[in-house]
Amino acid sequence: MMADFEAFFDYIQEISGKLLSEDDKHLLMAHFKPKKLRRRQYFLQEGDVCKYIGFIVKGSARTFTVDEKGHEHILKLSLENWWLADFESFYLLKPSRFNIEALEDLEVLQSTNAQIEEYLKAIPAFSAMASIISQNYTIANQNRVQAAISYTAEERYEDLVKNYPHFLQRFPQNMIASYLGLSPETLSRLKKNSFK
Amino acid sequence: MMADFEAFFDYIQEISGKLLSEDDKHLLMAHFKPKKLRRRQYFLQEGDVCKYIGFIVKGSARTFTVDEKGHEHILKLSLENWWLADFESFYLLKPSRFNIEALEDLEVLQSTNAQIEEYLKAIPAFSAMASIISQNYTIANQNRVQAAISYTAEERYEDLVKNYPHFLQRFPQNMIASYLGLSPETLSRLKKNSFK
DNA sequence: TATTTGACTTGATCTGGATCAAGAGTATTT
DNA sequence: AAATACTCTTGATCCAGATCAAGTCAAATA
Repeated sequence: MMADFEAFFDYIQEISGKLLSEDDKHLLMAHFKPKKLRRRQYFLQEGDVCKYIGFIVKGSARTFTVDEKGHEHILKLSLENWWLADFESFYLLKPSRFNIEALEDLEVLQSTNAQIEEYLKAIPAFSAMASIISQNYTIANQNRVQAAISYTAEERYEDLVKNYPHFLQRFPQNMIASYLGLSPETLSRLKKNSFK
Repeated sequence: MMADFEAFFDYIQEISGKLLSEDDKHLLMAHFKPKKLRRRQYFLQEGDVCKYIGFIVKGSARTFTVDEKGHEHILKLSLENWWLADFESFYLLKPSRFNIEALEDLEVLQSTNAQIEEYLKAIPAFSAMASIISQNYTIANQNRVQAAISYTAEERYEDLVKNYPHFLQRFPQNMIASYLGLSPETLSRLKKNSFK
């Protein structure tokens, strides 16, 4: 469990470019709770309020919706050192439209919105990290929207290969397809053709 | 010009829930520069670094890319009290892939990234506003990605009518179509059919 | 006033990617 | 080891939405 926090502390210090004091560390350990989920367990279920934000120490997860035809659509695929939450639900305390499910056995450190607010005030490295994360999020989302709107299936796949090559190792192909807004059949064919 | 700033101050105070002191206001006026653009002028051109972020006092704009076939894709439509920038370029000082063009005569208050950092440190109302804006952005982007990935053309249009009804008054239909990732013909037909 | 330009509509056709269906290979469970 | 369930592939068909083309109307410009 100590090891979990070491990775977390390293992450905060690296992203923020600031050091955590011993007091900071104790404060973080006081209110970030380790939580383990087995493969296929849910971190968040549709209809529930997303009370916790989780920092992924180990494992992977997907955030997805189910439409009225029963089709699943993956909004986000998440790995180590990513944050896990439906932010709309988390910030506004609205019931979530999303499910977040562990794709591999998952270890997270989780905390509440109220507690995060405290950390932002109390720990300079934490709030520096938060603004950088928020920037990165904004950029990544901007790119994802642009890809969705203006790229063809093939371009979206190439974009993924270029920007998130490790996704291909960690996630099954049908999940990648859904993340790209494609049927698994289309992605399969697309890969075959791109070899010529 | 004073009137511009009044609207800006009101906005900051309303969003943040905090008051601006006279000093705060003078500080803001010192480094937010009013800038006017006529219809069709560019706030940002593809290939340039987005050095300024603008707060829209009056008018409207679109953020778009041009693909290799010469087709335009609108990523964002912006109105009064919105912020205008390509954040990837603005934060990372990379040449932008986007164009930002005034759709109506446009008045913005603009500032640089370095100056914004100063404001975040110096003005509590400003930094409170920034975190709320950032939350709203994250939520809006999350929803936009989800709509792009999992909704049909018709559902995306209905979503827009529900969430941004004023867009229909302010933006021509072909711009709305592009924003939704549709051809103008498809949007036209779609509206006709939705009347029965 | 005449002319050009842009916004929108309507029709005909085309196509990228979805859907349906079947089979092969590989994990997982019993 | 057998049974069951996933994952991926390949083929055949289908369809939502794009593209191409033409025409109307209103606004901007000369």
